[in-house]
Amino acid sequence: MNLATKIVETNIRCGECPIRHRAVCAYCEAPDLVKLDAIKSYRTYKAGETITWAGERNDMIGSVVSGVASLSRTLPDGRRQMVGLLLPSDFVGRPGRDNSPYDVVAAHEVVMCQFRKKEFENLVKSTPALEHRLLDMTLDELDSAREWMLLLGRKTAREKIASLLAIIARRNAVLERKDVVDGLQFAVPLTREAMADYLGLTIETVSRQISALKKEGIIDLIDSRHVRVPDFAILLDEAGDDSDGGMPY
Amino acid sequence: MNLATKIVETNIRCGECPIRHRAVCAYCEAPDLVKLDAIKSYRTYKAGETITWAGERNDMIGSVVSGVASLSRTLPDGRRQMVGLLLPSDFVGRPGRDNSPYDVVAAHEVVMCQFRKKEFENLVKSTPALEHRLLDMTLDELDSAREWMLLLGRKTAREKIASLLAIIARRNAVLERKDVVDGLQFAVPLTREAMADYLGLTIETVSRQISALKKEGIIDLIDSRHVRVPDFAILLDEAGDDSDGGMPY
DNA sequence: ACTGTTATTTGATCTCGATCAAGGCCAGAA
DNA sequence: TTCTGGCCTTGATCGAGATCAAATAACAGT
Repeated sequence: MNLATKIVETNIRCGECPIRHRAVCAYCEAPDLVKLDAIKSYRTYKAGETITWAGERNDMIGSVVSGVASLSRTLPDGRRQMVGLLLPSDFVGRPGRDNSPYDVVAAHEVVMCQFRKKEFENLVKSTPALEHRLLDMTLDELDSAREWMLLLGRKTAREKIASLLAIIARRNAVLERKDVVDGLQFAVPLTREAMADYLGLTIETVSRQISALKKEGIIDLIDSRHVRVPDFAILLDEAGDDSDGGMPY
Repeated sequence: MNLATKIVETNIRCGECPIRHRAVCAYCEAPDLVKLDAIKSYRTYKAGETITWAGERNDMIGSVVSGVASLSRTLPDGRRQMVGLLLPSDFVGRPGRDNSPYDVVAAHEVVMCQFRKKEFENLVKSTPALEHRLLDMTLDELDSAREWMLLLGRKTAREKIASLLAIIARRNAVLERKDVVDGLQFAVPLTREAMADYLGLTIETVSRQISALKKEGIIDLIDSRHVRVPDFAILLDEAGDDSDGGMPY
């Protein structure tokens, strides 16, 4: 059984959490699940609300149930770089660390399932399988971060936009249990500013490149937040690589 | 006892490995160390030699004992981005994954301490503390990758160079158990090309920015691979942030 | 020392994306 | 409806870094 299968199966079994709650659900099978259930709680954050400030002590750990959040770092003079995009099923938190150097901000209304870190870590101590799962998820995140380094360091603006759209399309399809088919329409749950911060560009360049892709018929813009892709192969080609592999986001 | 202390202490106790052999030495204390010792082997790679090809099946796991290696990704058209710099003590490998999407190349002659992955993973299964340690190291790598995303996405060429020099200086100092003091001289174990691949620049820009820093007296160039920094505060200022925290590389 | 090779520096020019600036579009409030 | 403020788009211009080109330095093998 490969990993993807495992996630889906375990998600299906997790009755209480709405959907795709990887960090937890992957261990629905674990004997200590009952304890995990006992210490979890849900919390909703409004769009734009900061979930965690960089440097601030943070004693929650959890995962995204619905909505979109971003993880970002800021230079003293205000330049910002998003370093992670948190979509439903993504784990949030740093087991074993007291604070985070990242701002976590809700890009859309976000529902998080949270645990008090202390209790979660106690549970981890007594559940080796849970730690194994955390390691596996962290390795996925590391792969994503490195894929993103390639994008930031070496791709053109056009390729960056195409890559981002491809990633969002793929993630959306997984969440809705559809295939990524030609003609699929999906929401881009980010403002132009958030896209710029993610891609290491300015909002003007983001806007111009999206316009260009539209003019060339590579994407249809339903409105500024909804895209339809007539032919995914072409979009992937514009992304500059065949990186279908390995990316959880 | 904090983590840094622990690493040093355990390194000291690890008699057989030359130095700073984190992945192993952090568990010199573990009851199964004997088994770990039994399955490890050393191997030397010449400068320029490829240790692992991207995509290739790889059944070794280990850590760098001496030398420098790089982890990089390449686009189909040849554009390359380094996504990790592996210095002595760094762990190399992807527990639980069969292949790696990265090229691992020796930048200088590298000595690696290696384990057959299968045996290593069996050991991990029976040693929860080892898995805990792996998680901790992976989280460090993730922080490094994200720090690097900020550099790639938002820093100027000059800031990138200054950041890289600061990172190398800091790592060098740690390895030699010195403080990072003004006037410290150190080797830059990378060609201009490797620096360019790491920073998302061209070799010409790297060379020009280094020349500029030299002309302005921010660094002294002993030769193209050896640098002296008269005043670290100034160099760090040029790096654009006060990121002394959190970066293992 | 000589020779061929590769790494580095420096110069000249070009280009992509940033910056500066203006205008359009849409939702919510008065 | 009109006003207002937040996004988004588009245009004009600028500049940091890429690209093209050549000279110099380091270095290994003979």
